[in-house]
Amino acid sequence: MTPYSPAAIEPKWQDIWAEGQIFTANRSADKPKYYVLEMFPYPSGRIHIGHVRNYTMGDVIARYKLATGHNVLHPMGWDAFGMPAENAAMASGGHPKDWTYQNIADMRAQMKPLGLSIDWTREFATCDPEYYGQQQALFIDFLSKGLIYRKKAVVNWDPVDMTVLANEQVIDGKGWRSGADVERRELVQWFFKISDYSEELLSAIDGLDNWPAKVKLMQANWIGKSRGLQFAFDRTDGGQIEVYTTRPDTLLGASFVGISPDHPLAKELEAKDAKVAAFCAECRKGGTTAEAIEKAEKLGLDTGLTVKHPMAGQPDLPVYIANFILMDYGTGAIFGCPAHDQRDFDFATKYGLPIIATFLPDADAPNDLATAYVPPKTEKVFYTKGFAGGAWQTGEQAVDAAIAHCEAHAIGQGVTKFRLRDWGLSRQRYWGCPIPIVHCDTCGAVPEKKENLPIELPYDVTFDVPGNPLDRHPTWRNCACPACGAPALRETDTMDTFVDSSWYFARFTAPHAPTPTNMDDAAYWMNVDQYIGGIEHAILHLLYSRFFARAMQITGHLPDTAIEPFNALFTQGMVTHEIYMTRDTAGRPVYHFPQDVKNGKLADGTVVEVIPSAKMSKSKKNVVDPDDILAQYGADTARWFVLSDSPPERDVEWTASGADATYKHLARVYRIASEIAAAPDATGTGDDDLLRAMHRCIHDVTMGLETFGFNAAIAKLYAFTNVLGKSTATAATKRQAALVLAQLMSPMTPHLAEDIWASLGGAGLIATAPWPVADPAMLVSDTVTLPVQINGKRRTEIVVAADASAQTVETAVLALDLVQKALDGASVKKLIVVPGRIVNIVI
RNA sequence: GCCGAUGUGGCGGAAUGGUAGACGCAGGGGAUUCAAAAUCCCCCGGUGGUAACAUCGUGUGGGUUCGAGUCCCUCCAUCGGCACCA
Repeated sequence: MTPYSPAAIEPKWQDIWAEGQIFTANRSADKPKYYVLEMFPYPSGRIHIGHVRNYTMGDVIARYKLATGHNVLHPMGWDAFGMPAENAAMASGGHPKDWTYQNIADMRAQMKPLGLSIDWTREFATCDPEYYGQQQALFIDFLSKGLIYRKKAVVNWDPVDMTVLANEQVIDGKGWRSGADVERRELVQWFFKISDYSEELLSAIDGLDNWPAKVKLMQANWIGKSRGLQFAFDRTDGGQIEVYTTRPDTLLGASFVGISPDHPLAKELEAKDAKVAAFCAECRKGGTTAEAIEKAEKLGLDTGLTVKHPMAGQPDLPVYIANFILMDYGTGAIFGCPAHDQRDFDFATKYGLPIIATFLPDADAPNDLATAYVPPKTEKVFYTKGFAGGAWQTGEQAVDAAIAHCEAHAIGQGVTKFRLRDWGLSRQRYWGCPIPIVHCDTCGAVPEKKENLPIELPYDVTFDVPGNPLDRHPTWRNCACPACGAPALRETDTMDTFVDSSWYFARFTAPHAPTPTNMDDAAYWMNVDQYIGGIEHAILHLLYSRFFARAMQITGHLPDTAIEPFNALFTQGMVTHEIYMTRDTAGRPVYHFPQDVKNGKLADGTVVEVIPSAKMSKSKKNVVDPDDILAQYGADTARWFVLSDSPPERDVEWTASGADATYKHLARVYRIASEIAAAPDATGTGDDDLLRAMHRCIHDVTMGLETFGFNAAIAKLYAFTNVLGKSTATAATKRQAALVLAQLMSPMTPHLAEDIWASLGGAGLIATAPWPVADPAMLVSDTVTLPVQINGKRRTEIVVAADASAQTVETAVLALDLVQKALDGASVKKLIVVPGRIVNIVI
């Protein structure tokens, strides 16, 4: 008997699968299609164990669906544009393209030994001109349908490096390379009109039945629908300031008007007042993220202007420029009600503005607030300065009443606004999809002709100076205007990499089509039946993809059945690991790789401090290299381990002892199967028990795979293996059970399963063998053991016929000595018999 | 602060409102062996008891129910996510 040797069997079966092309997807009318997709990786250069878990989950689904008679599409590609390639080029002098394609080759070489059932014929990288050329075609089509437009928007500007910075390149408000204070600067940029679809993207969330509720909630909050009042304050010196508020019921508590430093009025004042200009410049320091703006100290400047309160008899209000007001949301101007908004309260306290409550918890509550009073809008409060509706009403009712009042008195209009902003896609970087636009002195910004696509990135660029190499390329920009033919200049901005990942799932249905998609293929394969990835993509990637599917439908690139591209979404947890730490002589932490720690000690005997399991990170050195794991244990062990122990949506802790135990278990299965294969035909006992356990296992594992209960399915397989290992059944029955065990394991441990299948004489490949079906008759037994409770506490159990009537069970239970003793002559108040489940006697 | 999730043995976790702790890890005992590795068998929530068994036990305190880890409410803790969003 040969021992279990993954190094021998895994490559062997991978070669056989590849030769048989069994994972190559072709359209077929005979079978239902099933499209399973894992979020494609960024080619950083090394796969990590988190990738292994992600792809293994997808692979289990793909293999299970293949075995259950589906025509499966399971592709893989590379999200290959992005900053790390440019950073690497800057750091080491290489080229982003070479770096990226080398990384792809390395990672593909790491992934192939995992034995994933991927159709590699569909592989592409988003940096392939064939892919991004079609993306440029999409851009042109979107532009023609008004789905893309240009406007000014702020970017992070590094004044020393003279370059645009991404948010992640801004560290504590400073440029990551130069260390200079980052400024906000306006550039003209391209935008997707995703905000036109706010209502649609929000309401369609309801139909996403197989998405995690958490993700749906996060998307809904991100889109952020609100109802409020829009109206204009009249300036006492003429002109108006338009404001939007979600709390019009607090209008009588207004004590100032605030405008954004980017508000047109602020810019007007800036031009003629040095003090305002200096203040606005101060406000523009720091990054563009909401977080950076939030963390900045709240600053205000009294403009000296005043506005009239729209309600009669109210005092005029001062106008402040304030750094916490965003030009992007609402109208870029607010009225401040310090009594009912903590931020306004802080501002009013700082600048000595009045604090006027409009409602209180009850009629005789004190009216001097020490902090803003902000109850939930659903709470009923007492309005001391209400102007619509009753004195006692909820915030919601008061808001509705206030809007109705203001509309009736021509003060303003009720409007619905969304938090969702348009998606800026311009990036001032080299390693991305060029925006196919030509700038002509006479014709303006003109889309490139489709026959000129792809507009390829030039290879001859350098990264020795900051900024976008496309800007300083000697010839690449020069071209003819697509409209008039005159000499013109190409746009040098490239697209946000989220664009690349917003339609790759559609491209997989026809990866080499001469158009973005092939409608026949898209109609056949879309939607993605099961999408699997990390929770970190819950908002942006998934929302952008939902928008793209709609835009592609409008431009004729997807059927209207595909506007929600992901039928089911699963967000898997991370793989974590303990952290091993010692301290150097200065007391600073020093981290150690898991392979350098044995029994809590380093090789030199130093005891390490063990920090509880956390997300793997290179700096904490709590990482395991999939290459090492595969070399030590093989792919099947890695696959089995990352699925066992923890539910897939939760984090799983990688432990060396767990991996050892997994390997031992697989070796045991292999040994048991080998013994069965080698055993002569012989009679035995307990066939029925083994077959019943087998059918029970088929049922349980199938249920587990259907519901992402991988860890539970694996537990059932352990239990069945124990039964099989101890069984004394006839050789033929054991053989049958071992074949089924191999099948049930095959989605998780495909190589081991194939090998067992072959040694036991299974027909063909296990990968394509039909999934076993549990016989319902074998799932029920003749007798059943019922727990007997007295007053809800389990006291004993009783064995009765499975089909015994409630009456029979009652009689049997009441006859029990223990029950009679407990009764002690008293009468039974109530007797509950749940057939097949439990008996409860209430005394 | 708001929103969301989670809380079960030494550990990871299991449990359509129906015997809490499946399965695995760690631990203990035994078999096999000259010995070890590997393998196999048994035990393994707390307390009391030789045992049978009793009793307590799913973050806290209540509630619904014949019956609650599961449903409802309060609080606590941990972990995520988010916002100067007007």
